[in-house]
Amino acid sequence: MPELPEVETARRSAQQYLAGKRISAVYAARDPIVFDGAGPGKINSALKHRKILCFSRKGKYIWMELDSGPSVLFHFGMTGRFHFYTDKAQRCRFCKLELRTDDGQFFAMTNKRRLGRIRLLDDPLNSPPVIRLGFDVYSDPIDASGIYPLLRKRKAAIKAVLLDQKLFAGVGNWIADEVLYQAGVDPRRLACKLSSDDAKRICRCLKRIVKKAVAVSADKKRFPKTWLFHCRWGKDPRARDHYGDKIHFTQIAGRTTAWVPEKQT
DNA sequence: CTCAGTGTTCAGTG
DNA sequence: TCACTGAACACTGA
Repeated sequence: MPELPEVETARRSAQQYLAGKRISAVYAARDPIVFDGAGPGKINSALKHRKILCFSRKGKYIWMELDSGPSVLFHFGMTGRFHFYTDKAQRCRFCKLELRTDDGQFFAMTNKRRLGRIRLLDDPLNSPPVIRLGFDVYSDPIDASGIYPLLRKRKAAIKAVLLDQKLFAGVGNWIADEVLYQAGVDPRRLACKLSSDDAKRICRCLKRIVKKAVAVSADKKRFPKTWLFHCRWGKDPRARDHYGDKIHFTQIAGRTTAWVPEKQT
């Protein structure tokens, strides 16, 4: 579920379903990992009877603002999701937090692999971890004149730098690969060695890819046919891109990296 | 049974 | 202190 387009899509759904409603009941799982130490009681009393104002986002974090008390900060990890339903029987075994609103609807955050987090924070935007994030690659203006000097300072592979949330908040593994594929840049190249023209193409592709993915509500089937995205899964040694060029798989910054040497130099 | 995985953090290194 | 790397985290599904 978890790169910016999917997170933004989840935020919009939550905003649409929940803004302005009052919380009538709360279920919080006993899960000290996902709740970062907080027990169900604390979550319950912070949420019950509160009115939901809005859902905000920066990078891959979403927070729910209430009419009083702390906000609820969500991070999906690799497997977090939001669900909306009208029948309490739909609560699943991976449900971490479920809210019932005054109109009888349910909202839940699930997290299969427990790498997600839910925390109460008074001012998420101005506290860690959100305050440590760099540009939001969807909402903040990005251009090469701002990015190029930052890349010049980084000695790591450009793929690793694209994944750095302190710089490019919201970029995840497939977006980083897609950007470098479309920009024609070898993912192993050191950021400090890129030309300003490379930086321009990277910025342009990054904006275009994120904008498009959000515009189609992160629905993978609606991503353009030409994107590497459709061909990069499974590490199949015979994998080829839309145009028939061979896809190579390598490990950069500890992450599987798919790229096409034919097009990326 | 083994292992990769759309993410983040932290220990260790230089 | 900074920048960077790799392992750990947790657990499903291939």
